[in-house]
Amino acid sequence: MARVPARERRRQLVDAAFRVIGSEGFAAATTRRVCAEAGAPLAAFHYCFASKQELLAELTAQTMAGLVAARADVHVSGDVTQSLRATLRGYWETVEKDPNRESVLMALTQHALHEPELADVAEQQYAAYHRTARETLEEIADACAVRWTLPIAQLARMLVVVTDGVTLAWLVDRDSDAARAALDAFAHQLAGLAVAAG
Amino acid sequence: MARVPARERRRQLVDAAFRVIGSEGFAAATTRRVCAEAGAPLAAFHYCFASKQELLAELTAQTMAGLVAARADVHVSGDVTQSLRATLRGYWETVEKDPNRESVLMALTQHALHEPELADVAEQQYAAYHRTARETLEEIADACAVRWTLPIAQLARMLVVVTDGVTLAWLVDRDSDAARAALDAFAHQLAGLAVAAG
DNA sequence: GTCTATACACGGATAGAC
DNA sequence: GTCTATCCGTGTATAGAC
Repeated sequence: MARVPARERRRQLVDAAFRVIGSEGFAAATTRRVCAEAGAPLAAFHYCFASKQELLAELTAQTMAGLVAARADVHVSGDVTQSLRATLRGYWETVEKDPNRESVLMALTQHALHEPELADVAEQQYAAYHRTARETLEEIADACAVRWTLPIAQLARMLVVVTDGVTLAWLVDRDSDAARAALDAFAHQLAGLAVAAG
Repeated sequence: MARVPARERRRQLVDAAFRVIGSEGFAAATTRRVCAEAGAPLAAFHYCFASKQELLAELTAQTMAGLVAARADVHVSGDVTQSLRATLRGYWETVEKDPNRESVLMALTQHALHEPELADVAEQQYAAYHRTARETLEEIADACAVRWTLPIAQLARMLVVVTDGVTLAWLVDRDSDAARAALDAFAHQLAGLAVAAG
């Protein structure tokens, strides 16, 4: 085995864990399996991480960051409906481009719900989603000169609910057309909650 | 240990697995842990089930049946908005009454996505949700003398997306008020897709 | 500082006693 | 027909060689 600096090993192991969970599920992500995927010796694992949980926490943070970035990418174009639609479609492209990111995050979230050590990681994850959704809605309202007729926090949650719900359904049946149709419909629906700014 | 007939043991074990997964997560549901929870000797497990997967399949089917029943409970009352709202609220009451049902199903679904043996169980689960949602929408349209302005399949998916999304968000932050507010808002939104029947 | 070899507990599953 | 005792693979983690 090539001797590799620990800093680089950490990265390799996190990436490997991502691939294993994405393709074979959470249960398959044992230390042995992850090391094999990374091309690293088994002992490298506990040399780089104090425990398996430490790797999972880092993986969660990193994967979540990617998702938040994707959801923060606002596409403003013309009116509110168009902007919401373009933004949701932009997000959806990132999902189809790398479906594993969603799959892995669902698995990690599910796991975190029952691990006190990781529970706050999951909550921070959701707080970040809501913050991002809120900013997206504010940005669109600003650009289109409208205001929202429901509390922004409530709308933000609706946006998160829709993206998560559509993603979850898609992970099960992989019906991309249905997913896009649902997103478009919701974009149209949400746009109905905006009125010209006074 | 009391000598118990196999038929009854099966039931006990499935119930025990449900409780263990609900309170401690999927990973905690080992054969030993489940047997302990059920007050059964270890060997009872493989006497009643050919494998752990067989128990998981039965647990999935059973838990899913409970959820489908809850979602199939339509509350018609006055206009479309009220009916949708009452139906979603009725569903939500069952969630809050037994949160573990949702938690367990999410875990099982997640697991099934990477187990070929159980994959079709997950798909059937979702197919059942869509069928139920469709029937709910048809029933409401019928009772309120309206028709839907989007394909019923698309609306059914939207209903599933909303219920799943709201549930998932709630499992993470347990914000019941936000969940109800989101459901009410979506009920109102969806009602806007109905017009008087011609 | 990094890897080879090993410890030890726990997982699912079973053989055979009652 | 039901349970006790055990098998053997795999899991995380580590001790010690290089």
